[in-house]
Amino acid sequence: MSNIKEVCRLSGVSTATVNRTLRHPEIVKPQTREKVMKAVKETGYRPNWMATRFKRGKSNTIVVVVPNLRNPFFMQIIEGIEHGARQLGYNVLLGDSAGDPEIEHQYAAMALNGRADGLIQLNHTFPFSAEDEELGINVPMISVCDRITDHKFPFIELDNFGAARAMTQHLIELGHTKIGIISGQRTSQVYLDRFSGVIRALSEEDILFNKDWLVGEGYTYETGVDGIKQLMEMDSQPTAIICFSDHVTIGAIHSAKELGLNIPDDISISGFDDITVAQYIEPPITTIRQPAFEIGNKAVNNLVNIIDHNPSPRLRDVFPYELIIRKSTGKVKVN
Amino acid sequence: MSNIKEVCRLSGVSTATVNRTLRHPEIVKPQTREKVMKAVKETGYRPNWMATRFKRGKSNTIVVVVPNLRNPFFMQIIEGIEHGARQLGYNVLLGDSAGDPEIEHQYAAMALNGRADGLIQLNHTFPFSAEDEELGINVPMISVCDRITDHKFPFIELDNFGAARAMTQHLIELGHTKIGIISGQRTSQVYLDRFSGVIRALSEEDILFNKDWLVGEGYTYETGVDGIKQLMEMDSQPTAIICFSDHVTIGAIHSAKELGLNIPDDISISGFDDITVAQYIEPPITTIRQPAFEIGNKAVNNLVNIIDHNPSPRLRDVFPYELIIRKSTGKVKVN
DNA sequence: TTTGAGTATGTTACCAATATCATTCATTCA
DNA sequence: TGAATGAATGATATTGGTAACATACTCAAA
Repeated sequence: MSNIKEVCRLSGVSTATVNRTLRHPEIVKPQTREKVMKAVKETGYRPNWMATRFKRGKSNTIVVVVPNLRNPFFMQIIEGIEHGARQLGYNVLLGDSAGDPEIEHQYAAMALNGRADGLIQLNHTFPFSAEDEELGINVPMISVCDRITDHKFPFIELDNFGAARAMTQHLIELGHTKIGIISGQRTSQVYLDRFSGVIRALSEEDILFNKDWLVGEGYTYETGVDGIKQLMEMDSQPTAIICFSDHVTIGAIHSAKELGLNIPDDISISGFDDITVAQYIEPPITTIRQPAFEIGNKAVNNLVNIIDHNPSPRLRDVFPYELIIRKSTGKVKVN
Repeated sequence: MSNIKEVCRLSGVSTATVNRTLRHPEIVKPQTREKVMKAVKETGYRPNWMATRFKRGKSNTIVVVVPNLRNPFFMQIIEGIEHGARQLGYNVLLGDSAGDPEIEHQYAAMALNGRADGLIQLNHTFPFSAEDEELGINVPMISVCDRITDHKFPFIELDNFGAARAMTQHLIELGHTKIGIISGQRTSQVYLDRFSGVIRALSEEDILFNKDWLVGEGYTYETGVDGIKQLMEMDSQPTAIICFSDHVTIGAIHSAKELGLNIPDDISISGFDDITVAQYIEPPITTIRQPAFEIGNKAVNNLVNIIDHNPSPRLRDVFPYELIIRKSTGKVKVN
């Protein structure tokens, strides 16, 4: 590997001039510039990235931690992050936490020793202990698709309350009053917001929510499969089910069909996220579209803004939802 | 940010001793060790990652470039990569090429200036021009789910030929002789291998392949949707269709249903990859299971092996396939 | 001719950690 | 008592690029 001195030797100028030629070519005399560029070409010189970053004291790298890489909704957010990062001159370090707080912590710590400049966490379970909180204070970080109410981390998310309310209103309009939920992790704020949205919509129409119809605690296909089984074993059953992720919905639809149920005639099932496959499922899924790419893009932009200008104040970004009505929800069956 | 000198000041020892205490504690006198550790704790000192890597001349970072983050098959491979990398003390830089050779090139170049130690490319379209070939020579790199026959890059892939042959044999056993293909990118070796596998299986039974029934050129849902439309507009139509990815299959099944076709009674449609959702589709998809996680894991291990021990010779790893028979393929319709 | 402004380039300290080499000190044995 | 051994620690050069500062040079105006 050739270094800057090699180029100096060949072109007969100082390191400063070589450096200037590459970083600020406009202030170097054209003749000199040519000489240097020729030497650069001959040696195949590329400034050592580590040395440069080390000297500048900045890594131009951000860490992104996700609980699950196989969920295209998360990955679409990450597409937005990667795309934005590239435009801003940053690289993305990817961490798969598998929901393990230990791994989340490990990745978060990378922003403490100069390995990375900042951190984006997607849907984290990270309990944020006292030690962790130091992280949030010392490390530029943004929480996506979740928020930590007790702490002061900036976050970006959907208007989950509004979305859940709109979905519930849609079901109520179809005549449903017996509405169940197959939920995501109950510890998250996202869950609370969505749950509140459902409750609000119901109470606005003086409908009581049956607590037995709140089941599930995840975002996988299996969550949906198990959720339906659980609900359909009950004596009194809901006629419509809101799932908190399309993956859950897909599992739920599959499971309901296996039980011989017709969707939406026997039961309406709705989703969240509007991942691409939602429209190819039979029946196509009624769901809440989240502007995933834009959410990711906004996340990097906010993060880099914090990194560069340090405007640490509570940053809150809420994106609008879009209700996508397809065929998995329909009028309630009249017995 | 506290540095090593801060720790020196507090503990009254030299930088060498602080460094030794952290890197080789066993050769430091216990008393001294304690003193130093106390100072480390007080200052919250963490060795600067950039400085360390810069001095050691190694980044412990690998770049992974994918054409599409929303395909869970790729992401499962990346799970395997990330998992393996973490165990080996490496970090993963994620690049979304979106199939753009320019971006692929950009990411690949990161391994030339010390930004990263090596490169894993998934399903790349990278044409590997003369300049690019220099990359392959100078950069430890592994090609996954594809291979460049004309060049000397190590690769890891499925036994695509065998898998396609097995799938075709399965269809022949069901009585199909009119077999179509909705293909992936025709430029890739993966395509050639799979295509050859189909042709082989057919010729073994003296069945001729109708070239008109080779359509499509991608791995998306839309590829499948369009593929079915194209095939079903023909005068003579296949009774079974092999898709080269489950995403394509999902699109194809959806499209076929919209045309009023019953699967598998009217037409059999099979896939490749066995992504999780394949079993939740109606009908569940007959497909080829690829050990994606293991493929990814093997990829990092091989790559790190090359990085550390430089055994550059042609490294070829082929994984076994598994034919998963579900409900999207069935006996040919007798008219 | 001198002065000053402006342009072009060189010298060098610095970033933080690391590793080599040198040094100090205690212990042991002749 | 002195030498030898070995353990523990310190001083310092090194890594490659960067940027502040210094210097040299050109040209025009005084």
